[in-house]
Amino acid sequence: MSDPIRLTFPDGTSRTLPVGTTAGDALRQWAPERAATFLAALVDGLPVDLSRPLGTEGHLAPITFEDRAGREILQHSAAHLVAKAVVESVPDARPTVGPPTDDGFYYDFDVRPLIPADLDAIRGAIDATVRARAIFHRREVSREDAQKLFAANPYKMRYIADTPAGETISLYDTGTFVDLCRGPHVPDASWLEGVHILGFSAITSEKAAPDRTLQRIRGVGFPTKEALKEYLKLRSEAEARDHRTLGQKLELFTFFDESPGFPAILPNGIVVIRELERFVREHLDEAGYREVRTPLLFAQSVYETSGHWSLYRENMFLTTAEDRVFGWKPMNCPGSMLIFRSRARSYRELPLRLAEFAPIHRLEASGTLHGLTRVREFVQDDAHLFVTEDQIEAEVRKLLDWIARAFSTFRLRWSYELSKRPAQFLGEAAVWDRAEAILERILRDSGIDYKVSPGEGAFYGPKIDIHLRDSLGRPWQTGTIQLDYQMPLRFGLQYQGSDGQLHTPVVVHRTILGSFERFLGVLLEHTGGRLPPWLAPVQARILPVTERQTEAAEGLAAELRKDHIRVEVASTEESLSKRVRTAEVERVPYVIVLGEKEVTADSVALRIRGTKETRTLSRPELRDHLSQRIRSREFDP
RNA sequence: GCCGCGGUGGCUCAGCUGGUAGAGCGGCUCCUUGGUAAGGAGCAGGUCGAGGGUUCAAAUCCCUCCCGCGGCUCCA
Repeated sequence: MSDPIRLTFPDGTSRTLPVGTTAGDALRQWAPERAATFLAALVDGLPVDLSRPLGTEGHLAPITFEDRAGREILQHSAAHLVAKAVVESVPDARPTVGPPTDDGFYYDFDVRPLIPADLDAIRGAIDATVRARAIFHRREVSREDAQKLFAANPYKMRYIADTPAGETISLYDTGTFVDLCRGPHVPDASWLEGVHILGFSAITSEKAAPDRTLQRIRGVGFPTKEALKEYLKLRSEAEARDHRTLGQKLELFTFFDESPGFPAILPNGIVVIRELERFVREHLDEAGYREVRTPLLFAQSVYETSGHWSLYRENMFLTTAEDRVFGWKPMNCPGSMLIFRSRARSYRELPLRLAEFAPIHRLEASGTLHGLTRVREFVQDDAHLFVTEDQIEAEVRKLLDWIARAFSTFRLRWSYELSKRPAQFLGEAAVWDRAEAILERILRDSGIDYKVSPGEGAFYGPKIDIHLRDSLGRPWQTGTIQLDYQMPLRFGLQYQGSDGQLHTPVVVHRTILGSFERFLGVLLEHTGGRLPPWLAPVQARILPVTERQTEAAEGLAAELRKDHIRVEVASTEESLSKRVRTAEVERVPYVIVLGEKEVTADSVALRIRGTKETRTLSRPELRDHLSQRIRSREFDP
């Protein structure tokens, strides 16, 4: 037995143990009752396998599935399991990389295109490995040995070559399968009972394989079958909230095969969009915006000026008339630029805020279309702010405030992303740097948590993007604030300053909700179709118990309509229960039952969406309650 | 656009080792006037995405195209 070492644990206690004790053994002695939840260890902050022998004194802490690091370790181990299964069940499969992701993992293979039958075989192989409780065994090898071992796999060879000279190269054996890996891993495959393959698809990876498509298998991993079951249940519930399904059920919108990507908004959908527009316009009026409408089509020369012709043309619908090429506008900015330029401008007019809700068209790649969240024709709550350099900051701050207030109204959770200069950009890098610095400073000063995305900016300027997630967690960009020094210059925009000189304004392109279509899609998933009363196509439905109350119901409906409440009277042809059920299925926020009792007492029985109880109210109480909830845009009925 | 998968009455789906279509919901009609998530009966409705091919025979097998779905790439 070697000399003892002293280990300190997270609770501040310490123990003296022989050198060579594994991290797992040390942690088990420290907290035996919780040992079953430990899947790896942190030694002085670095993650290691439980089987790693400890050599020096230091801090030792457990990693469990509850920790982010633990989840990643388990997902990554699950990826190894999949790779082992693929190598065993699909001929000539060469594993490339298999990292954990935010909500699971994937592993990419250079292999023939997979078919569903392959997945059955792969699942079988996974089960066998789990049942065998295969150990994840780490060993360290020399660069030469690693190269010898992976000589047939150019991808692994590249990773070996990319490993810095001084760094240890480690391998993990799982049964007979060997993978190049830094680790750590879960101790053995019994941890991977809850591994589930979600699907496979071809991917193009510029980095790994520029000349061919790889096959990606995606999955999720949980430490137990029960946890996986719970996840799959949540996932199927999320699928039921798919806005495409809800849009059809609730008759909000539809698509025609003859117009792929061009939504047709049905009467119910128009009601919602009109309310959203009203919501935005109320703010525009308060915040000093002027609304404009510019042409849908512009001649090619306009796009040459704006830069779209060289950098955005492949996304544009083009048409020819009178021997001239016209483009359907993919953005509203060129029109706003032309309006600004249409007469001489004074600094006294700035900030000039021009809003525009016009349909725009983008030729999105066919494979990317997705219900309302990715379409080829849509309307943004768009605006262009023509400002002086000094006014930028105040305007951007106001926008950030408004975004937070607007999204809170919908009880949405959102995130910020600062997108910087793309590979293809207009203007000079130095101007970009300055614009990026301004946005970054405002974000930081506002205490906003944001992610930086290099290369994701618009071709004319950097931007702050707002992202929402759909029911399956896929992110969608909605609001955006873009700082543009280029287009004003290219369009030759000028205003006369107080100094009598001509100056070029800066333009802030911005949307709040983004596009009404995408916003509606995300909102439907967020609410499961239970839109807040102010947005609901039908806000209240009156159910006369028998035909004898129909007249009274019509009278009440007429009263409510005076308060601009969208109300219907249901026919008595169906049973009351059936009509209550239908109203619930159609997500009607307020159901008002009117029977003999209520008519006699001049009252109503109100049933609120999502609840089973009813409340008896007088008619004036009902009117007040409904108008108040709706007018104040309460989220819940 | 790329890879894989799919397309059967308005909707959800069965039929698909070839023998030329079926259910539930919805719709319509009739009966029932019912107190808070489906009252009962009957009827109508489909050139099985489109075109071509194989076959005595195609929803079913093959090819092309269109549309959709999941990923990839890309963006409100």
